Amino acid sequence: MRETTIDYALRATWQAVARMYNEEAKNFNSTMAIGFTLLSIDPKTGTPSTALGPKMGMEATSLSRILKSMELKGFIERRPNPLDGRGVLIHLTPLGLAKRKVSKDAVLRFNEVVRDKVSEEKLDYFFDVMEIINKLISDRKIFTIDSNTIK
Amino acid sequence: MRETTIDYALRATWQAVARMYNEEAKNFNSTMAIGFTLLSIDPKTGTPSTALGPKMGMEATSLSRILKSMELKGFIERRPNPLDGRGVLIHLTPLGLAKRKVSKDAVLRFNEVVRDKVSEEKLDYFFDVMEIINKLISDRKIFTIDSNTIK
DNA sequence: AATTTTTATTATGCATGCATAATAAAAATT
DNA sequence: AATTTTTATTATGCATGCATAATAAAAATT
Repeated sequence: MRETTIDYALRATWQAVARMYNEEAKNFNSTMAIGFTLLSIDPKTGTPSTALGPKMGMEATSLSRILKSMELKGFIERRPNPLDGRGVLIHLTPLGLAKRKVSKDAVLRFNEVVRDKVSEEKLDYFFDVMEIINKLISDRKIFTIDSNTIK
Repeated sequence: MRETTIDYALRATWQAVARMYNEEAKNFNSTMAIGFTLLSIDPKTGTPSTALGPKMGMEATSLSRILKSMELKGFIERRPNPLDGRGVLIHLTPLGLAKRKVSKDAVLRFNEVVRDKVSEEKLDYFFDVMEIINKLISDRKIFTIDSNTIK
């Protein structure tokens, strides 16, 4: 028997990664969430904010606040979307572009260090398991059936 | 080339799991964080709060607030530790014990559903990768060397 | 024994992820 | 064309994870 669960391992590991990235980001007046958002913005064409949520696996409402703080820091501009009066296009400022490079370096470095220690095969399996869990949840294969009967 | 990174996959998957557990927990006047904490408390002997942080991979300061809300909800009692005047022993109330059972069921169910879809071998690899990442971070093999030179 | 250092805890502020509610614009329906 | 529904966004409140600071007790040092 293993002494840990899938969720527990995921949680602890993700928490450690997040701590690490946040510590790193602090040196650049940034945060992990901002760094990941920067990476999801196309540095050339900008990105409609509608695209960011799905791309990042986040609710649009969570993004709104992060975009606001990024705007305050001068990393992005919110421009009106000429194709949709409700929408917003997110563009990087020159400062934002520089921060994006820093974030990209950090992510590449982390991935490299891990890849150095993990065989390609193991990594494939890791990605498989991640995908399977995601799919089980988004297909609502967990909880939703029982949640009424248990209460 | 894969289109995603290790950190990204971890983040998105963990976020989905967290959303799921929180949604579930809401039915029981609880939260995911509370559920995980309940599972880390020994239902018979209680648990010194010093043990909880390391066990859960969290800072003691993060736990303090969660314990406070658990106490307000009547799930736990904080009793003085007779062996250490600074410390606190966390004991479940009868209500807390009931909530613990619910959390345990939820975790077992989730793990079962995932295990149903993932071979034992894949799962072993998954745990391996989690452990390797954790170790790399706690050994400070990432960032700390470079963080001064890059700034 | 007195002093200094370490440890356990709590309080507080910041960031962020969620949900819910409000608002404005677009799309669909009548 | 007018009305209803849907969609994109923001504001706000709650929970939670962190860091930092404060406090009290224990442990280590002098």
